[in-house]
Amino acid sequence: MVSYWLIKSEPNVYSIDDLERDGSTHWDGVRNYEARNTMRDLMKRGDVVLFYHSNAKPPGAVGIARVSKEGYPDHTAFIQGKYFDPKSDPENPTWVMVDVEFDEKLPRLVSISELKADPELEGMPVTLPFQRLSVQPVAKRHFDRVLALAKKPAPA
DNA sequence: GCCAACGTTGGC
DNA sequence: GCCAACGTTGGC
Repeated sequence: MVSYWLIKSEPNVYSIDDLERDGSTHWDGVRNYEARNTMRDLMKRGDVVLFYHSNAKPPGAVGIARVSKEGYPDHTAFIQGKYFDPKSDPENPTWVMVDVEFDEKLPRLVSISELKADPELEGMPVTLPFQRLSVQPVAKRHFDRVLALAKKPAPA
């Protein structure tokens, strides 16, 4: 049973092109408990991931990846740097990451405005106001719809 | 760059 | 355990 997810990344930090170049990466630095729980408990190897560019011009869905390694401790919490968390005990890590591997880029970016405007995507979390989770579930029908949109020409 | 929302922090 | 302050998110 494959599940579908959406992960957000700022392209000036880590873009779909970076993932294509790297092949796979560990999804480190997530410091939100709900997103952590999703990665720790729900994301399974082989699950499909919609890669989303946030804080971009324009923001939107840009590619597809797959979960290649299930949740394991995020070591960046233990080393000095922007993801350091002094409260995370290496014996009992607070934070978890998964590995994702590149699958493909969408034929074109499907922007957030297009996602929000599409009636078939009503209720998709990323289109809701103030849905800021960087790792969130996607219904299969929503995922399929985004792919279908990406295969059509961009709206005028 | 603005700013609203919301999660987190920490004093009490 | 309340809650005000603070930091972050992320579209605009």
